[in-house]
Amino acid sequence: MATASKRKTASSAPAAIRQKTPGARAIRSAARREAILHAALDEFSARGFAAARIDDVAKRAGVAKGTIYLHFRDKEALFQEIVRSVMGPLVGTLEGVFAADIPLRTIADQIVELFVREVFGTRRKDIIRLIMTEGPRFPKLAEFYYREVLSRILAGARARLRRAVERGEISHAALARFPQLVAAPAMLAIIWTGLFDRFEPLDVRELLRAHMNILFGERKAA
Amino acid sequence: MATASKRKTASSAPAAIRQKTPGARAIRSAARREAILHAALDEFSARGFAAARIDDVAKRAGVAKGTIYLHFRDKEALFQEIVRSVMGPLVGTLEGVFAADIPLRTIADQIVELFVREVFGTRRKDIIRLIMTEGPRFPKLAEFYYREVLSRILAGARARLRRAVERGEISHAALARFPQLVAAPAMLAIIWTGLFDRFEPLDVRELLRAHMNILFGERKAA
DNA sequence: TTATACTGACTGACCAGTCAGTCAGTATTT
DNA sequence: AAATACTGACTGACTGGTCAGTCAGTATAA
Repeated sequence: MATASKRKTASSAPAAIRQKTPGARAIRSAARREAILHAALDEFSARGFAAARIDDVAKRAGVAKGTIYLHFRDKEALFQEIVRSVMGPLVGTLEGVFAADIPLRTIADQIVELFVREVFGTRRKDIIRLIMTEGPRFPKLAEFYYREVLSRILAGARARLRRAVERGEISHAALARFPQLVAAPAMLAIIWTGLFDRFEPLDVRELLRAHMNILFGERKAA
Repeated sequence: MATASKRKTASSAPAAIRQKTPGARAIRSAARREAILHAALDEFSARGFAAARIDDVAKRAGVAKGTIYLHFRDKEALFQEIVRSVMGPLVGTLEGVFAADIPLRTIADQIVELFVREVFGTRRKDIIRLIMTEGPRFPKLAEFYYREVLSRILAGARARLRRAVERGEISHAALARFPQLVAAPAMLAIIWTGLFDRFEPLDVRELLRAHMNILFGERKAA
């Protein structure tokens, strides 16, 4: 029976079902795909989208340049795949947080910690920076990011903020109209650390905590 | 005596005094320099620093490529000269506003209008966007901008915010530590409009007004 | 043996910066 | 005033280097 189940892989089964029982070849191929994605994330993070060299990605992944084009249509498709795989889980987490029945103040604290740990402390901050810095010259990247990531986060945040205003959890109704005001300091932190940290370092966690205190109308001494 | 004063132009006078009575040549040269700066601002705004082509700048300025290198050492020096001439006056204005004896709430409103009119409504927003987007890959540009523009604005803002906290003009002492929190939505607005305005336009003036209301602890209906 | 994955030299396009030569404008001589 | 010598602003073809994407040929699994 082992032979029979093996044979199913390629020949008679319809395309949709075919990817059963990988086989040495398919495994190796999938592993290479992962290696390319990983190497590309490194290169894009370090160099930016336009300046990253496909040759370097290949070298880092231990693969010939042509192999990359067997797995991804072009440089842009490669980048999009990275965005999807890196940001996707985070979007899901955020949607969960917004949907859960938790006090808004608690959500705020959770999101600060989530940002510091899961975005600022990882390659995700580089992905977000890349979208901001390369987006103007590669509109397709911006569109993709808006569709796959931003619009979903924004919708969740808006819905939660509207509920918060209705329930009186927060006093600034404008936040439901401009959820961007909640995220602005986080975006600024990503830009800042990429540009000016050597001249004037920024304590990102403290910055975001201070911002949340302000949004909730809490006054504190410096 | 007419002949004597004429001769002074070139021969006997020391070099430092020579640039009197421009002469057709010097006038033409200065005009071209201006034309190059203007054309370069257009090209950099539209394409970005790395992607702008010196050939295009030359074409737009009605000048040969080589001429640009007679006036500016290289692409980077050309860009720096643009930043200096475009942002310099604004920095001066801001320093004046911070130093003047005006209530902080009034300053806030003035700065919102100043930003909308003199930054967002002009090429200055493009310069700021360029620093944010190209800065990570051209650290010298970021350093130059920090030295010539940002550090000065930041110093003025910090000083004024400290005074405001002492006088009780504002209740969030953290703003003197993180003046970035005041500017973050303006920076986000520049990024946003460059990336996502076609999917979700942003009313920048309203965004900034809402933000100032929050900073001053004023509650309003949406 | 056949099908498939893989390789890397190659192509074509791009572009910052250079430099030998030109010529309008300025100074000097007659 | 006119002829002559000189200067340096200006030109644009060229160089040297970069890099995304291709494809004919090779290796390997089935």
